[in-house]
Amino acid sequence: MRKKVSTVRYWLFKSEPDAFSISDLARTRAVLWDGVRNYQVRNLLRDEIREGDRALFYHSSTKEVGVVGEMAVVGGAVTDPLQFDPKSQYYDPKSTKEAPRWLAVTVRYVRTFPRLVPLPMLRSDPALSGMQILERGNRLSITAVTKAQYDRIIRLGTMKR
DNA sequence: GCCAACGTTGGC
DNA sequence: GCCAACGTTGGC
Repeated sequence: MRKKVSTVRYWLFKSEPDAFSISDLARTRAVLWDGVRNYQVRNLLRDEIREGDRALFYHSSTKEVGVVGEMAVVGGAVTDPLQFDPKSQYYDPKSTKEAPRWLAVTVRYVRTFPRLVPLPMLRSDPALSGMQILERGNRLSITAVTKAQYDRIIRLGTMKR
């Protein structure tokens, strides 16, 4: 029997800290990353993001915008239960249990950086040029990151500067 | 709170 | 299937 080859991939997950911050994540063991309501991102959850992948945690729409830490994907895509909850802001009346529209993966806290890596620092770092989140008009809440970009951001978040 | 940029909806 | 109108995102 042939051993299944599985490559770790790297991602950047955005969240508004007022809704869910890395401190909130740090208080839990693992959490379902729910509320994704964009088809491109849904397709990433369905087709690309796997257990064992790594992800940067990014705080958006807040005073200090930037990458704040690291987490791990510990569970593959499942049906996002919030789409069936009429009281949830993520309720989708057009989704059905027979053909659910929206998915979610489970993530686990890895660490909070000693220093937030601010968006302007990402923009000005030549090693990070071309990163998807920095592209004009990008609005996806999950974007791909190369291993080199990932490692560079870990370094920026942990090195003295 | 402004607004650019993008996504979604629905009439035709 | 086009596209105008509307909604949302997210930096500033």
